[in-house]
Amino acid sequence: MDELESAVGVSADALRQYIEKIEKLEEDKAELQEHVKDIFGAAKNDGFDVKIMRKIITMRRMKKEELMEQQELLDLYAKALGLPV
Amino acid sequence: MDELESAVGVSADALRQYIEKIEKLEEDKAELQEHVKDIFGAAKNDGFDVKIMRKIITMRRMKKEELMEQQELLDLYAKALGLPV
Amino acid sequence: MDELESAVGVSADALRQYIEKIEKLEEDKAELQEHVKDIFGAAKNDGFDVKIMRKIITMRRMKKEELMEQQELLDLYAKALGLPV
Amino acid sequence: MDELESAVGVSADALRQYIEKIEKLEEDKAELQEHVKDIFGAAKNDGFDVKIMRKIITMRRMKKEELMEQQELLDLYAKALGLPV
DNA sequence: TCAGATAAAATCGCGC
DNA sequence: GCGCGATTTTATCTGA
Repeated sequence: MDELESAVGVSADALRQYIEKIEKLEEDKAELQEHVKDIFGAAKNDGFDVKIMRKIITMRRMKKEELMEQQELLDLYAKALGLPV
Repeated sequence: MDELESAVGVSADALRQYIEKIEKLEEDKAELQEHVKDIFGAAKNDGFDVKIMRKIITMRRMKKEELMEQQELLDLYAKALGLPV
Repeated sequence: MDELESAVGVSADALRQYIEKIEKLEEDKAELQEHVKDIFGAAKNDGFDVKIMRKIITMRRMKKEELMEQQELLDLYAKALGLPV
Repeated sequence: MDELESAVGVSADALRQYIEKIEKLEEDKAELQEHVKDIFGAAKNDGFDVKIMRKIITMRRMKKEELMEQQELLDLYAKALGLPV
């Protein structure tokens, strides 16, 4: 194999590895999502309203994000004022 | 605590547990997604075209899904014909 | 009517027109969907299995999409290599 | 071609026709959807907020459905009372 | 940083 | 009425 082919081979191999890693992670994500679905199903069986549960989760996430943003803002101010964080 | 309150408490507790489990899984998913992003970044640093990589991944996924659909269709045919699956 | 009101009026009118156009299109879509439903009903009356029909349609659409994806990928490769498309 | 094959052929042909009709309608729906997208794009270019427009359209549709339900209810009452509709 | 594309989540509708 | 599929809406990400 000449140098060019070798280089291409290496390159293709590196690409393949990147792609396979990503595909593996996507599979893992899909598994977790399955699990989420299962839990919603179990909750539904217990009589809970899935739609409402989703609303609650969304609200909690937004609240959390808000808090994080506030904290970042505070940190920014503190830094600008030369205060210890 | 009277019976009603107790019942509500139990119910609320069960709901909380479902929600916390789901939130945990969502966090795990977000972590995996971060990892995916990192890998794309590394690949890009190695000179690969992210857009092309995404397209390749999409195509591979679609091919896989198509095979699964074919299998499901065959199963439906078999079932419709009363054949053992 | 002063200039502001006039401007708002124009704006509101433009918005209304956009919305009405979209609503009209949505109605048309709903009609087509009704028609689709009717055809499935007729096919069922002729003894065909609706579930299988849906699966066939899904598979055919996926095949088509896969071909399109392949073409797009080739275009991306060509572009990356500086080839005329 | 013997009778069975002939019958199957006819059946397959009928199926194909049903499926092609449906696929045609789905394409038409997709076209309309494209048009909807274009209109949203134009509205956006005019400075309107697409997300809000969607909310408005949803609200109007719900209102319309409510009115229709009310009307149906009134018709039902009238019928139950032997009143002319 | 914004538009445009892509992917994910939520909602809706249908057949069983 | 439930599960599955399709559709629609929301969020993320990339390239200009």
